[in-house]
Amino acid sequence: MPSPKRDHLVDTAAALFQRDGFHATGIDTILAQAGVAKMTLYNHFKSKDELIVAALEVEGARYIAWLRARADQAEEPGERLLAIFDALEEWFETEGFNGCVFMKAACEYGPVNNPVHMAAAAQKRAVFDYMLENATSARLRDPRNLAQQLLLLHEGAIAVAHEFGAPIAARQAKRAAAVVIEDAG
Amino acid sequence: MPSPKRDHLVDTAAALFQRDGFHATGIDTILAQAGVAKMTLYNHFKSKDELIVAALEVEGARYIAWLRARADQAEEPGERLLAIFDALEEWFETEGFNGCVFMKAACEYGPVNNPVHMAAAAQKRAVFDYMLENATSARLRDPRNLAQQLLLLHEGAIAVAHEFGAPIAARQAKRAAAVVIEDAG
DNA sequence: TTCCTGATAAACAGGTCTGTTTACATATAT
DNA sequence: ATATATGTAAACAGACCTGTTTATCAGGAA
Repeated sequence: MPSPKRDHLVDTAAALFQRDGFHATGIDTILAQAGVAKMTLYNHFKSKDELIVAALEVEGARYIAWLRARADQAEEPGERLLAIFDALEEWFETEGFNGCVFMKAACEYGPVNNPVHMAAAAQKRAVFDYMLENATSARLRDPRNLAQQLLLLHEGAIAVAHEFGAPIAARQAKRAAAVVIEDAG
Repeated sequence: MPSPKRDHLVDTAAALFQRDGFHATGIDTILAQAGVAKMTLYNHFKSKDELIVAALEVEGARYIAWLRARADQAEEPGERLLAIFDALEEWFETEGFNGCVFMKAACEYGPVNNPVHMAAAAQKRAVFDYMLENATSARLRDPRNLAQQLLLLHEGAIAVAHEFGAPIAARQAKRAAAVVIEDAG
């Protein structure tokens, strides 16, 4: 059932999970921050894990929309593939960049059949789909393989940028992406 | 102070952190598994976080030693750079592969100035150093930049392999690595 | 012997966590 | 006006968490 309280709860949860991680963020903290009663949470969700999944779905949609908005400014699909990494750089440069909530979810909920892990993987698959879409439009060789390699660079850039606090990882990923795209041209 | 009990405790902790993550692994679980008394832990370490750092250091040394052992089988430094990704594939294929404990550490302890995060980053830097070493020996153009790009592929392969349960990520990373190495040749 | 070190066992303290229960409030739609 | 749905407040249960305290034990060295 949709509800403004529910939406606000999910948004607040997504922000706190993003910042502090999942195990480290207690329900009471989320409720206090959102200004929502505990029973409201448990009326809308069976458990904390269900709230986490909902937060990942909302945040996943938001990320993809943001990525498309940035990358689609480029006209040519080949250019869009590169523009993805410009968007990443912008993200890494933002004050308080703290890593990727989906990667954190996959890490904290290791088993691949865990619902939280699967929700995180679904978001990464959406990124892959966007890459495949453009690799195909650009009529590049073996677009599936290319998209997979670009996804590796996407994930690698996020991981390295966070591990070392090094936003420059985005630029290096872009350079590597240019090379593998050229190789498929 | 070194001690067999201490070593066993650290080894046990490393294995459990690797499997279940850090917040999800309680001290009591580690102690029960190791067959060690709680006071022994707190005689050797001030806190759980200190144990985590020690476990990451030990596991980090083990990973680098394993990686070198695999990759150094290749004669040419250029071949070694590629052999890294064969080693990754071997790792991803092992039963019960569950992601990278250092990536998990960086994710669970987000702030880059957190001691646990820093211990994880130190291990990644050691991987970078090994790549730089070989990129330099191979007399490739801009070895520093190349090593950073290879590290991106290394991290990306680990992330994707875990997120999707897809060991094939190693092969794709190797192909991308071959292209960027060729480009620097 | 006596002393010291390292380890053990078990209880305990004080927090925090998820999730439940219960009683009450508000608003809308029939 | 009244039933239904939605939300609130606060206490509670029960588990789990890190870390401390206390008493005890075994072995080697002075």
